[in-house]
Amino acid sequence: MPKKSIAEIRKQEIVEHFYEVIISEGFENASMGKVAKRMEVNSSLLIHYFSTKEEMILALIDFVVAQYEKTFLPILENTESPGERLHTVLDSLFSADWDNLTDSRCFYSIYPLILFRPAVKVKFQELYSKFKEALVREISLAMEIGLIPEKDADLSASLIIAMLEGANFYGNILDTHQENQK
Amino acid sequence: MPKKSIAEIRKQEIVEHFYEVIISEGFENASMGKVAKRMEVNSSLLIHYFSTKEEMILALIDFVVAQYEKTFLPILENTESPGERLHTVLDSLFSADWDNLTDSRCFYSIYPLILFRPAVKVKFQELYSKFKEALVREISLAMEIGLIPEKDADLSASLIIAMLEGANFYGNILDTHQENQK
Amino acid sequence: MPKKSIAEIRKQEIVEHFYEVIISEGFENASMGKVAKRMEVNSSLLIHYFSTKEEMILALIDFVVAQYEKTFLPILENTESPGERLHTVLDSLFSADWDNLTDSRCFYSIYPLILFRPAVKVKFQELYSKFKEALVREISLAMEIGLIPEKDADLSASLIIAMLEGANFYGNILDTHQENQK
Amino acid sequence: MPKKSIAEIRKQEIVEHFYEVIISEGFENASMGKVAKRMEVNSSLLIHYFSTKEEMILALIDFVVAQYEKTFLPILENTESPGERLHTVLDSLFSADWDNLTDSRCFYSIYPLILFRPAVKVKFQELYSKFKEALVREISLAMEIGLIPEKDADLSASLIIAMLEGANFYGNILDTHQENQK
DNA sequence: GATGAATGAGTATTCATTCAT
DNA sequence: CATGAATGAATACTCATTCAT
Repeated sequence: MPKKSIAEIRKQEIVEHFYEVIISEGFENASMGKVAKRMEVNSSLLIHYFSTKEEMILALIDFVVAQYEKTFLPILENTESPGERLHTVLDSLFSADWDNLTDSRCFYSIYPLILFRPAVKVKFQELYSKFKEALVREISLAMEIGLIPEKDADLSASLIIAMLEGANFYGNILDTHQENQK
Repeated sequence: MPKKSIAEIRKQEIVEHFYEVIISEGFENASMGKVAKRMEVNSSLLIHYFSTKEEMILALIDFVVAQYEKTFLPILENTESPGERLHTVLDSLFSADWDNLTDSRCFYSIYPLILFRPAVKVKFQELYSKFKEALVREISLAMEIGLIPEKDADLSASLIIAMLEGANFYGNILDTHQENQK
Repeated sequence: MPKKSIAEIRKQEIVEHFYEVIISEGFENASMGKVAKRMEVNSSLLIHYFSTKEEMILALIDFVVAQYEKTFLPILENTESPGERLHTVLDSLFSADWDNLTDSRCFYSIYPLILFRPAVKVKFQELYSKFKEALVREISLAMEIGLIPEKDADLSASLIIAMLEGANFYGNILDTHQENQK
Repeated sequence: MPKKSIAEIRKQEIVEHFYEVIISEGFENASMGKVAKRMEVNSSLLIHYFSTKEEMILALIDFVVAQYEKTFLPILENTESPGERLHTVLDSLFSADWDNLTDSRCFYSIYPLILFRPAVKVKFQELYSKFKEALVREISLAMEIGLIPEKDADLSASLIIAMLEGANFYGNILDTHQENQK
């Protein structure tokens, strides 16, 4: 197993602090200076690793995308007997802690970037394509064993994703929990 | 017909230019200075009307929310014979020009603010509650005339909204049109 | 008795509010805008009466000088029998409420202006010359009745003034009362 | 001999230029921008060293206080034979170049800050307490050798300080020299 | 007499970034 | 690898002032 270079560790650290700043101040107020202050290092160190803020943002996208992936992949890799899998998977997906406030803050702050930066859109496309493939596999399996009628598995997967994202999106609006907001 | 005061006109003008700046530069890069420059006025004039940027942002939210409302209300006020209405309405909703890029850019840039500012969340809640009420009305009507089986109209409306928002959300990711991006 | 014109009344009002702003925020932070806000009028009204801030400052000096005069003149116009007058006068002068914090804040904020603006210095010179004349009269009287030895009354008056101002000046430094400071 | 760090040198430089700006424009018109312009550096450099204007002001107070101290301490450290010391000291104190216009401008512009900022008052209290202690020592010495009658040395010192400050204060008003004023 | 629109210079401070050490 | 000096453009906002109504 290759040892992480010190640079890699530092970059990771920076991205994580960037993530935190976004959560507490919002993406539009998250500056390199604030990240540096939170890390208690000089802000030119951030430039040393990511030569521009833009690059730091892209690294953050990777981080968030990876986190998102880490959340749903395990759900899709459950080991139950085929007959109960699909049901459990969907159950888990829709009840998962997506709406965790801190994570949402960062995720939805970053989402609009796909409309401005093609590179970001591509990253999201890759993420969701992995997601869909896994779902398709699951659905196809359920069809094979006759659990659900034979239909377009691809479309079904897309609908599930849309439904899932819509539920989170709409859920954020309806949610009335007391939160530490400005 | 009451003539709009000069202040109201100016405020409207400012908000519209703010909207444009967000679309072309992203919310995080939309400064009062840039809005002023685009309007070809001095930036202190914006402060004359909205005494802080925060207030200007809230006025923008109102503007966007009103625009969104103007998009779906007409759809829900169609005059077809009851038997065909629901079908047409849903058809229109899902095929509407929600995903118009320029509008999306602003809408999704603003959406995350609900996670940081309670006042913004409230505005969105009011918007979506109107939306749902209209949908519930439509669904109930369809139930009355036996078009669809009697079920929980409220839940159905919520599901439609979630599905609709999810479709737009996911659609933005899948979309591969060529756009003027950075 | 001539009725005060509305302009005179307004000017007076403005100066008094300016005075208050200085006391609560310091001279360097006292802007026309803040005075206007405190008066709940539009700041261009201040310009209507004093066409520049400079003129408003000069009017303030007059106001403060007049107030200072109103403080010591009555003390010097006491009516006791000549034999006790000087003693009482000096007693009153040195125990007077000069060091009242609010007044001091404005007085000492304005004092340095004499070093920058000749017009201000002249106003102060007139004030102190009146003060000294009154003191000289008092001292001469005391000499005439043999209460104190015949010496240079003018010099004595000057020394008394210096001593008085020095006591206030130094007193402000020594003073350790709890005050509403920033 | 420890070499002064570059930061210390820069801070000193900044404070000195701040001092000059106050002398030429008055405290209320002394902005960071003007100080920077006079130094021919970017104003953000001042922020690099003093993170707020407030901190820069406090550093200026220290500078002025130190200068004032440097003016009177040498006077009090004269080496004449005890019999003549007190006389010489008082003579020097009252004839010293306190009223040097440029110094006065800054000193009296800063003095009112003690009425608004406790931290500034404390700095002045320390300065004057050192001053008085030195005076008390001198007076006590004169009493010991029988030069002056045995009285309350502490009170005498206070009176001398008040007299001295009063003379300067009143002297500024009387002074009619031609100066480069606005 | 008073308001509100508008300006333009100026405020302190933040920003991302460069460079020398 | 990391810091601190320095920059210059940009930030939101304040200032005194002008002008039309």
